[in-house]
Order: sequence, then structure tokens, then C-alpha cells
Amino acid sequence: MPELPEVETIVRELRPRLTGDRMRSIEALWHRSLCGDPREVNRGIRGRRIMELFRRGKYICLDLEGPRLTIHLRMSGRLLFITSPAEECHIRARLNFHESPGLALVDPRKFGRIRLWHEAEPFLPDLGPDPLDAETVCNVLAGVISRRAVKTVLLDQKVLAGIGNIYADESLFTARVHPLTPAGDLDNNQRVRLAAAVSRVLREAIRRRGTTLSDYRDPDSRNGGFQHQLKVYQCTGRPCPVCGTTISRIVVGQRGTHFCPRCQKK
DNA sequence: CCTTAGTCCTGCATGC
DNA sequence: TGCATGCAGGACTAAG
Repeated sequence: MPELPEVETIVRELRPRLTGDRMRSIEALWHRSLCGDPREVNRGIRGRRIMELFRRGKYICLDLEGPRLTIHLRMSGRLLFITSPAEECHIRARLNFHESPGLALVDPRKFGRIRLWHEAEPFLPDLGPDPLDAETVCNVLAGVISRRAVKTVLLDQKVLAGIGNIYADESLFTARVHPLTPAGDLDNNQRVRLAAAVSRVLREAIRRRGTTLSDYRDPDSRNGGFQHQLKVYQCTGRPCPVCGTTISRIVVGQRGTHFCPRCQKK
């Protein structure tokens, strides 16, 4: 699943190749992959210059001289440059440019969404700050007084934008915090550890170009490398790399959650 | 305020 | 081998 590090990797690949180019069209091959009326979206983007590419949380964002285009890959989405006539399955949409090769949204599960935002409308409202900076994360966590499980809070995009299931579990393990700890009960030490862990894990995952478990690929179809660094995520039944205790799996907020019951005490 | 369940989807694992 | 079932999961919505 593309989370912040995977999306960051994608944006870094797209930026030098698309900045300054112009939009030609967006074709929706699956009607729900493109939000709104496709003809209206195409009127809104045709000929527009891509001023800037950036990431907000898990969103790929294109600044089109005012209006903005966002792409969210959700579960299984990939954004691939269309190079050879290589037949990719599950193409749900195509982005066409004046100069650059097109981009295919390949998305078996059809959850990915492309959306055009008009200049006047609030852009990605309700999205919390990005969690790459430990101090920001610490301040945000200090402001959470809720008794919700800390793992649920980490996954809440209104609180922090970009953390998904993989990096939530890995960060909690690194910080030695139990995923069910009520967020408001974290003491200062735990908060500082968790904030440091979140930013460190995300930065390290970016450095490794993301995690490829099954679906994720960068725009040139290359795998990430962080899957070799995972300590608890999908490691149920294997020994904890720190203490050797068997990694447990529980469900928290309808999400599979992996942790070491010895290192991460409540 | 909060949690839970349902929705969207398909590939894959499981079980008979 | 083949079929049915169920599960995963990010974001959103509705109900309690």
C-alpha cells in the first residue's frame, strides 16, 4: 500500500520529468477512478502547465497554475510511465502530457482516485500535518487528549497525514509503545520516543525508496527496498529482532496490528 | 465525542 | 482440480 514514503518516492521520480510540461488529457477507463465529470475535468486541465509536483500525506499533487490535480493510490494503485507497448493489466486511467510519456493508473482494486481541485475551493481540508519532523509529531501528539488507541490515532489522517498500517506498526515497535495504549495516556518519554520513531522510520523508508510487499512499484516499475527492514509488520509468529519473543497479531480499529508483546508493554 | 459496521473492489489463501 | 468462502485494507459514510 502506498503510504508517505512510497508516495514521496513516486513524486521524486515524477518531478524532474513532468515539471514544466503541459497536461493534454485524462482518460478514465474505470469511471470511478476520476472524480467528477470527465469532460469537465478535461476542460479544466487541457493545456495547463505543471508548475510544481509535491506530496501531501499520501496524495500526489500537481499544481496546474492554480487548479490542482491529486492522485491517491489507496490500496493497490500504481502510477507507471507508459513506455513500451507493455500490456499492463488493470489500467483504470491514463494521464497524457504534451512532452512526457503518459502515466497509467494501474489499480487492480479500483480504489485509487484522481481529482481536480479548483483554485477557489479548500485544498485537502482536514488533512493533518506531515509527520517527517519529530518536533511536529511530538507537538501534535501532546495535543491529543483522546483515549483512542494510539495506533488508531497514528492512522487518522486528520491528526497526521501519511502514516498507514505498515509504518504505524513499525514506528510503535521502534518506540516500544503498545498499539492499544490510549493516546492521551502517553507520558512524555513515550511521546518523545514515538515522535522520533515515526519521523525516523518514515525517513529511512524514503531512503530505501519505500516498501514493496506485493503491489507497490515506482513509476519505472521498480521495487522499493524497505521490506527488508521490517521488524514486525507481517512478521506474525517470527521472533522479535530485539528480544526473540514471538511477534503477535491483534486487530486494532479493524486493522491487522503486529507488535512484540515483550518490547511493547502497555 | 467515540466506536462499529458497511461500502467500495479484486487477488489470493484457505478449506472441502 | 475446482469451487466457494473469506479476508485485507484507505478513506469515507451512516448508525448507535
